[in-house]
Amino acid sequence: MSRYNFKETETKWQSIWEDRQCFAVTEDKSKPKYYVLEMFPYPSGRIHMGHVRNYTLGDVVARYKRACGFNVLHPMGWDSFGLPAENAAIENNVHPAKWTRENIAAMRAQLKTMGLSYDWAREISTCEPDYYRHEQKMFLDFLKEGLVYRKESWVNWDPEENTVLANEQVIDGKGWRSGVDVEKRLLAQWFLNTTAYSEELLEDLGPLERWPDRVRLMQEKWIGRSEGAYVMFPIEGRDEPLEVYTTRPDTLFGASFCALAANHPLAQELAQTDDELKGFIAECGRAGTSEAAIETAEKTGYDTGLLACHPLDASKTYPVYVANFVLMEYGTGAIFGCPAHDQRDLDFARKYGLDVVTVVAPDGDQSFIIDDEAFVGDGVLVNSDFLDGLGVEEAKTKIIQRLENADAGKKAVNFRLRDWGVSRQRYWGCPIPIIHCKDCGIVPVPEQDLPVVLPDDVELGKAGNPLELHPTWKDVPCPSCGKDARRETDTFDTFFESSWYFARFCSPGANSAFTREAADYWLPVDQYIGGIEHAVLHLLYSRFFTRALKQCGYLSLKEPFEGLLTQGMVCHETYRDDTGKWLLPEEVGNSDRPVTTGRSEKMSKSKKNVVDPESIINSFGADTARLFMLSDSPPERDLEWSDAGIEGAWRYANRLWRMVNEPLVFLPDAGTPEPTTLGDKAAAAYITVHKTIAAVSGDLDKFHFNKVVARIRELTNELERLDGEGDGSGWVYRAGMETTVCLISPMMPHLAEQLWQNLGHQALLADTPWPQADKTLLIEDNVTVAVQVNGKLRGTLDLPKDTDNKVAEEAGLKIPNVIEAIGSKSVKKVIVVPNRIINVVI
RNA sequence: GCGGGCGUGGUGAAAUUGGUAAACACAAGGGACUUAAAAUCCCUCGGCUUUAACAGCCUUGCCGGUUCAAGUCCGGCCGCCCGCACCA
Repeated sequence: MSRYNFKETETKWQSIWEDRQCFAVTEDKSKPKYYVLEMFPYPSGRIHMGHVRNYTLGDVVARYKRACGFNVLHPMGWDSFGLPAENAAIENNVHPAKWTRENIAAMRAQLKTMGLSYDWAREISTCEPDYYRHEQKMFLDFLKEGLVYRKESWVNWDPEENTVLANEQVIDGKGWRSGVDVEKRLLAQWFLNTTAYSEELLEDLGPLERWPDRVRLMQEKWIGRSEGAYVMFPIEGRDEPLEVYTTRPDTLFGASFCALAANHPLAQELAQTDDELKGFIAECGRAGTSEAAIETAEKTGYDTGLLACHPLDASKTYPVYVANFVLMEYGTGAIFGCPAHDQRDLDFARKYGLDVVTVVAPDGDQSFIIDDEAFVGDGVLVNSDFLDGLGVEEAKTKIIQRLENADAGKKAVNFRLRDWGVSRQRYWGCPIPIIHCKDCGIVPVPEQDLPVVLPDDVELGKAGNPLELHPTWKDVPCPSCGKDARRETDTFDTFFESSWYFARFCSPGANSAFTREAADYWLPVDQYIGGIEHAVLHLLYSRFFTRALKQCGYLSLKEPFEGLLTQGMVCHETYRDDTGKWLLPEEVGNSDRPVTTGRSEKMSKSKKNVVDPESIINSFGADTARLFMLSDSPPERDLEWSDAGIEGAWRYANRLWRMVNEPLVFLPDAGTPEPTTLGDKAAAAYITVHKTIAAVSGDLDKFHFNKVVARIRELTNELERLDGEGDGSGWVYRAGMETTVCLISPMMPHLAEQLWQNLGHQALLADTPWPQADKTLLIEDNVTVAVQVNGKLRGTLDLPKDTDNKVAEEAGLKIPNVIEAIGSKSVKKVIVVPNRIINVVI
């Protein structure tokens, strides 16, 4: 009994595919195109299991579509700007560029051992000027189109390091390195006008039929279209009224306070003369700028002493608070609180002893009282003057009318979506191509001066923005007046690079961002595959970016990704010893201390619950690793790593190897004609072969890879049971094994290629068309019908397909078990679902 | 906190989308082969009842509802996961 030598086989076929340029593609108009793309990796240094899963999924799709006759574009590149390179630079005293490029080289070598069908000639790396120069031009074109503007916004400021911190770098309100309290600070930054496309980004989710519903729903909620009203509350002793946005103008008579965001201009102004308020606002800044931090903090407020008047009844006044849960970015940064009908407002009112006035009651019940739960349901207006007796929707319409007549408000559609702040005070990113001149103001870098190249000689780890600290880089003459001017020292958010890379892959060597011809041929991406964690931000930015490029004449499409598959995470149990130290899975057996096993979580370096793909590929081969990634869990669900599972996949690889090379039945030569008659078992197996082709093809189309593997295993189980002689078993076995090898090839390409050769084929399996099921063999003559009594299974019937309902019913009623279950009761009715079920109701 | 998702045997899961729950695997137990081990092959494998069965009852996180029929649809709860705009 021999064993499959994966080491030799895998390197052999990898080099043959490469030598023959099997996966290099050009725009061939004679074939249908198919663009399959996996989310490109950040070059962290080594591939992890999440990558292996992602790229295996993509490779199965690419190889399958290729076999089906598509001209398949399947590229790979590197999302190579980002924070980790700067952290590595500080910790290990290595230049970010060197660190990044070395990581890319190491990861490329690792990916190549996986046998992925990439067109490597199209490889791109976003940190190279040849890539980022194009997005500098795009930015300038966006600027011309009015899609870019500059405004002040709040950042996390580390006063010790003199730097802006990412949300990730703020831990419990403190800087992750300095440990000092983080402050909020206003900074002038560049913004992309994503909200110009709010309505379109929302509406165009509908036609994205090959996107998961949950992703479309998340994007819909993120964009957050709401209909409501702007309402003006006059403030006693001030000329300017306070403008608030509300989605519940109908509850205006239930207002009991107004609240401002801590960074609302009015709050800022009051703080100038109110030290206590200043302290409160500073306290609000402690938690950091992330929405999660703001919303989970305990709700607190500060009474400014101002009084706001009801817009339609100046005799009613409400205290004006500054509150930590009001967001400046949403609406106007100010709200009116109606405690009876908003839980957050109710909690706030109870805490500060404010009125709770019910203005919407179920069925208009006057005695309806709010306790500690706000009533947010539909009902009838009460205690609301001219709105009394109206339903919520009618009341909204009516009050908006009154507000508009009184010039105290207006109907409004509002979006939760905010404009995209793209400025980052970091070194390892794409320089923003702008020059600041004292006289001319903001001056774009002239096109002929692009790219603005990142300087190599920077000092990292010093307090401040590295490009600003560079002694000479920022000093340039103004392109407009020639006087001394200063470069923009911020760089782009790294989402900028990943918002258009899919287009660059169409023509990666082009002098422009991409050639129109290549983009028109290849785009949109037919199937995009990546982690669910990108469901909102990356995908939304890319959708916006594509529209912006279209507006600037770069492209003629709006949606970049026609199909989307979001994969789950790869998880593993966690282990720690009695000192609390995390242990690697392989350290568990050798630990001198008692080890406790924690629940399974996403593989992460910090918890050490990782399995290194390289060691798996070295021990079992890429095909085994790939098979395991696809076998048990459906792609969108989390995958539990198990050593036993990988062993099982390895045993199956060897089983296939033996089934071809050491068959237990006589294997006729390739091309032997079909015998005129087949024995029963052989004939049944032959039908299974064709059913499997049909089922596997259908499941591949739907990305049900775990089911694909199960179907193929069922086929091989049946083929292994063929043992007859002279009944055509050998011929069926050969047909079955050839089919099996073809069907498994997208998943285990090296082994399949080798077995294909061993079965006597000259041509590469990679160039062999996908097998087609013989439809005449798929037709079922008989069906098994379940017979139930009152919904409980009492027996089954084998009937000819499409048996008449009456005939089926009579047959069902004759089953002894059915008769017994009916007993002395009378049959009320019988439900017959043809070819499925007979249910006797008694 | 808000938004979205998920929950089925010891484990990963399948169930033609409302119609025979547990396919295919993993683990476990038993057996064959072997001097022995590995590998391989065969059998058993959701729970309970019964001497036994091609017998009955129960079972898809929990509670309730709709239906001839619910893992699937609806309502409420519990648990876990992802995202929350400067991680990528």
